[in-house]
Amino acid sequence: MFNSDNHQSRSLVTREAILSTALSLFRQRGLDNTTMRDIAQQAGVALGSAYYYYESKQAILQAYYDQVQQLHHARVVEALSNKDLSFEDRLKAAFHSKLDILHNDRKILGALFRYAGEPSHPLSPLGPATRQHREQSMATFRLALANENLQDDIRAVLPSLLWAAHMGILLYFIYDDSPGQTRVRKLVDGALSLLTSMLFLVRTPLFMPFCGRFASLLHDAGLAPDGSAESPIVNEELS
Amino acid sequence: MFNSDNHQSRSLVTREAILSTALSLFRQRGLDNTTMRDIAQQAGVALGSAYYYYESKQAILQAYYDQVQQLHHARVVEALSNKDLSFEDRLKAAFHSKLDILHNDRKILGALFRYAGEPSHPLSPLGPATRQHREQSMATFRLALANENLQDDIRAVLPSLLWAAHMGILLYFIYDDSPGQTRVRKLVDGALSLLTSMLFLVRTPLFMPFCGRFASLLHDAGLAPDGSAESPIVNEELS
DNA sequence: GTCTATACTGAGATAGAC
DNA sequence: GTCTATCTCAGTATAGAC
Repeated sequence: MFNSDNHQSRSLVTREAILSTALSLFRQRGLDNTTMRDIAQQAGVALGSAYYYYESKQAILQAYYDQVQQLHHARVVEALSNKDLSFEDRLKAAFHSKLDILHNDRKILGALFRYAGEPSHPLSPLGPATRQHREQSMATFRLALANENLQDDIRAVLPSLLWAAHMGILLYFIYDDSPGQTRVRKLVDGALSLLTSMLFLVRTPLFMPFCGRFASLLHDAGLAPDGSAESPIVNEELS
Repeated sequence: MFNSDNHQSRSLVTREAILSTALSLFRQRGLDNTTMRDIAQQAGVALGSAYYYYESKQAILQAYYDQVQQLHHARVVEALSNKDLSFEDRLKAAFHSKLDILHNDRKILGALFRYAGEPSHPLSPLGPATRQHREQSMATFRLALANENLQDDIRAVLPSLLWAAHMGILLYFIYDDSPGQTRVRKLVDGALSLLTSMLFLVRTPLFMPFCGRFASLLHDAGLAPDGSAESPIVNEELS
């Protein structure tokens, strides 16, 4: 807080230089063919500096993904400023804008999943250390639900489900070799069209008992959002 | 085929020794605290020999998982030999037996997901190189469906869905810190109970149109099983 | 607090001799 | 098939300049 703007901006510039250089190299040569030394050299800093700002190569990727998330949020806000969109189109905007942002970075994206199976790793995309990120991302999806006439229980559970679906879509995206990744796009459209057209079912007498069971299943599993959960599947260590 | 049994068994013994030594060390010290040098030394071979049999540390894990899959298949066959089980109980047997086998190896299991985001990696659990493994695993789940009165379209699509669900359950399992991992067990029971009690819905007039749409969604995405798919999401390179 | 230069360690993976 | 020697590279350590 007492740092002068100069100090802040000086280090921000270096930080940014390292990040953008790294991403540029990752895109050119691929992730594994880019060493931290390459990054430092190309960015015109010493190796130690690179590690001063980013504790690991993975951490650089994480920083990239933070940027993506911020950008995603902004894009969704912008898209939703059109108040004439249907619910389905709002959801589609949320999903497609993410893919738009990432469309050239499928290779880079893949590395985000590297620690998905290691709960205690600070970069595990499902672990306690990245809880904030998940919640920010869910908040972005929640924007698309606002002002929509939904039952409370559905509204409560949809952000988590959409977030999970979006992770699945990202995985599919990484594996999608169709030209221009048109296949994911179709999958997104089809799935969201199906989802929104099925939503009325939850008020149906035939269906309602299953909704309750589904909700309590999520609840007991700790997969439901805050407040309703017994405890999150992995306890948060820090606030 | 022309190798004598001695040749075959000699190298099989070494191979096995490396594998079992590695797993034992992984369980004791954890995966990252076990080096290939540790494994080689403990197994009484040189580092180069270890790499002769397993091209990487990950490959050792993959070999372990192959064993798990074989064992899983055997256990499921055994469990299903009881012809009085309900459909729900047969599915539960398929899921729980997998967790039984893996119950002490949650840490080891996590590493299987390490290349989930890298399609071209030979050990990507979703990539073309491991297609055989997925199909074997689906075949195991298919055992639980046999003799069950199901619509053809459901029967065709369930193995893929069950396989995907089982991958999700394994992920949950890795993150489940409840004592004895009772939480996954409850999740499996709840989810399969819900699933089987909902299956009748697919014959319901309200529901049927959505089934068709869902099927063609999977089909177009290349996620449907053989024959119906336009092409698999990632083309197989070899037969 | 920001950054450089340089050296060192550990470990995954490979080459090539035998 | 098996070994030893070697390579590469991520990451650490340190000592110091500003």
